[in-house]
Amino acid sequence: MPHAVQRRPLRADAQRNYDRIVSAARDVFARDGAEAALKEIARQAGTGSATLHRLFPSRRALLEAVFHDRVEELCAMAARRAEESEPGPALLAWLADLNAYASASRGLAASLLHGSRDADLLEQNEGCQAMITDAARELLRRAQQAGAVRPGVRAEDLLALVNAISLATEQHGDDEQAGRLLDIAIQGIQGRAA
Amino acid sequence: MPHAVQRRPLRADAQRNYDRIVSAARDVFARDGAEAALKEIARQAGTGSATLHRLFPSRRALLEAVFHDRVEELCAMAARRAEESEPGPALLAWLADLNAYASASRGLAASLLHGSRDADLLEQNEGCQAMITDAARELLRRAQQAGAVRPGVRAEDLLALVNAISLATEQHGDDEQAGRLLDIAIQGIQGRAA
DNA sequence: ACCTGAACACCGTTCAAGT
DNA sequence: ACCTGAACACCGTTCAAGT
Repeated sequence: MPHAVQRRPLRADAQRNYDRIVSAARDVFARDGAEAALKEIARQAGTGSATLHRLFPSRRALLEAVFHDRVEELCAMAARRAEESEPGPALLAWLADLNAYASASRGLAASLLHGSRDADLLEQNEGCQAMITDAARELLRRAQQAGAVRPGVRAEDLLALVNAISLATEQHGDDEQAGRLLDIAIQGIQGRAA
Repeated sequence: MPHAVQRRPLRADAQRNYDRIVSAARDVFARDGAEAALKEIARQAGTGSATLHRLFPSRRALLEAVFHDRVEELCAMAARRAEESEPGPALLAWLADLNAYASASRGLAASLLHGSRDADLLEQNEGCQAMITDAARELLRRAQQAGAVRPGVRAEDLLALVNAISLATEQHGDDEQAGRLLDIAIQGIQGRAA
């Protein structure tokens, strides 16, 4: 668990608020999207808005907390794909997993998987984004070694592409198109002789 | 000019406000991005905020007005590329044009080029988006006929991809990555034997 | 016809006051 | 230690009142 976040335990009531907020955030994000009102989340959680801001210093921190479990699943899935299939197919299958997840969550996880570089968010990079990038890097390394994916492609590129596709098709709401775009991306990373 | 918008002329003072708002919007969008505050634009234009909302019923309408000239340039560029080069290279060159424009405007035009399906925006579809889609469709048709691009790819996919890449790398702010992603997309649309 | 600015219902964030 | 809700400075949008 190289990326588990070290945190001293919260006082009992703080922990209760933490859980309530994450639970409310799950619902409200699902209903209103990633730009949902934080005040609404605090309201739904029955907590003061300042409590939310203390426990989660940024919108991103809250999103990380909400999607942490699913990101772990995706990492576990990466390991399983690597065991079950040859390097090339393993990567492609996992990209499909990633895309399914991204479009199922209506692009919610997009900002997580790809991430930004806002100054105050640098420390958060040890969270979901690092986990998923590591998983992608390992699958990609094997696929490139096997010649199934052309060199020059980076793990960050793969995440950015899936992220980009789900961002762009989210507003548009066209799942078929998302499929075609992923197809194009997959064709694009494969070696000429694949 | 199949897509020119028919509008009866505005009264002199209304036209003056219209121009001032577009000019202010150009500056403020460039400074603050596509989510800039409309009230700030009205302020900068020296007009009441209600005037802005009457003249431009949606944020998108204002963006269309601001970027209309550049979109026309892109369409003209498409015609020139088609004249100057063979079908395959013409399309690829134009995609590079499109990408250069998108990243130069820091993803500002993204929502324009790709568009959404919000109910109240349907009539706007006769604007920039339709112009650019027509231009892309013609270049793509020729490239596909020449076998340079595999069938199944649609004009909307190309716009969505460039849009997606510029959206995703805008937050990230990484131009090198944008280049790699466009490369992947271009590889992805080409026929196997290209 | 067109314009204005106050009014309304919201935000995100912070801070004094409480327990 | 932790929580709360009012306070602050903003939004987008609308509407009465003006010219």
